[in-house]
Amino acid sequence: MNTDHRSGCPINLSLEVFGDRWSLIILRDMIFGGRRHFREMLNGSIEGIASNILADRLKRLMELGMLTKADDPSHKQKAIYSLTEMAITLVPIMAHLGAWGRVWLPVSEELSIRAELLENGGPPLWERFMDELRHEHLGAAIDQEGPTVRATLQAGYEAVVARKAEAAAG
Amino acid sequence: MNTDHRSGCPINLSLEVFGDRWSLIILRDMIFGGRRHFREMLNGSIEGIASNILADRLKRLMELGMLTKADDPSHKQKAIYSLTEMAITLVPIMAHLGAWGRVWLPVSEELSIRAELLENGGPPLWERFMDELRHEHLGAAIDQEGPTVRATLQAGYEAVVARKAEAAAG
DNA sequence: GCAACTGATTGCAAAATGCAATCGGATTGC
DNA sequence: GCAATCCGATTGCATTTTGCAATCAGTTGC
Repeated sequence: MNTDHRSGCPINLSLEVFGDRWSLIILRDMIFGGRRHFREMLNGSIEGIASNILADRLKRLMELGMLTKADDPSHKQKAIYSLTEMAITLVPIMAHLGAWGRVWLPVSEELSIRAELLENGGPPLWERFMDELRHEHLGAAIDQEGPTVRATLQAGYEAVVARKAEAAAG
Repeated sequence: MNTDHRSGCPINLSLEVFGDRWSLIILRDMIFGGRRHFREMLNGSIEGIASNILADRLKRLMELGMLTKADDPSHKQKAIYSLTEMAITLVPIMAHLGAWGRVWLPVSEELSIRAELLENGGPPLWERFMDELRHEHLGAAIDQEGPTVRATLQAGYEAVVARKAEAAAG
C-alpha cells in the first residue's frame, strides 16, 4: 500500500482513495447491484468500464483494504469479491452523493429512484442496509424480517421502468 | 458545459463533477479556508496544486455552475471567486467524507480536528455553516450571533497546533 | 473434444498531470 | 517616475494515467 500522501487532511485522504472516475462506480455496483464477480461487474456496468481498468481498480481497492477476494467453491477459476467494513461504511456517503446529484444534475428518473428511496429512508434505512451488507459480505448474523433493502430499492426501480413502458405504449 | 454523460445515475453524475483529485480540494479550501483569490488558493494549498491545474479546474467548476467569478473592487486585476448554492450544499458531503476519512485513513491530528468538530456538530452545525457561506458568497442576509462556524473550526485547529508545540517544547 | 466462459494481461494511442518558466498588465514602495 | 512585486493565468514539455481492442491460459458444460 502506498503510504506517501499529499497531506493528512481527511478529505484529501478520502479523495486519494476514491478521487477517480471508477472506484466509487465499482463499489456502487457491488453495494447496490449485488455484484460479486469480475464478469458481472464488467458486463453489468452501465458506464462501460474497460477490463484493464476494472482489474486495476479491484487490485487497488484490495490493497487499500476496501475489498477482499476469495475463491468461489462452485468454479475453480471464479473469484468472489467482498466488501470490507471500510467499504460498507460508505453507504451514507453514497446516499448523500445520490441526493446531491438528484438535486443538481441531469439524472434519469429510473436511475435515481433508488437514490430517492435511500434519501427518504434516512439514516435508519442506511443502517439496515449496512447490516444486510455485513451479512452478505462479512458473514455477520442478521435479525431482520421482510424484504431486503436492496430488493426494495430494486422493486422501486422496476416499478419506474414498468410505468414508463406503459406510458410509452398507452 | 459538456452534456454527454456516461449514465444518468446520480452517483455517476456526481463523480463526473468532482471525481478527480483536485476539484473537491479547491472547494474544500474555499469552504473551510475562506479562499477567494487565485494566488490564495495556489500558495495556500497544502497539497501543492499546480497553477495550470488550478486555472483549469476553476474554469471547469464555473462551467458546471459551482463557482462564479467577479472583479475585486480593491484591485483591478484581482478576481473574486464565489461559491454557488450548488457548491454550498456540498457541506454535508464534505462532513461525511471527513468523518469517514478520520475513521479509516491515516489522518493527522491537526488537519482532522475540523472534521471532528464538524462531525460532532451534526446537521444543525452544517446548516449554520451553510448559512454563513450563503452570507459570504451570495450576499444573503444572516441572523446569527457569536463566533462563526469557520472561526470555531479554525480555533480548534490552532488549539491543537499550540498544544502540540507545547508538548514538543516541554 | 470443443465452444463458451473465467479473471485477467498486453500493446498502443490519447488524454491528463506535474513542473518550471513565462506573460502582459496593475500595483506598491520609495 | 521607476523598479520591484504581485495579479491571474498560459505555454512547453516530460511523465503518468486512461481508454480501447485484442488476446491469454485455465475451467466448465455438453
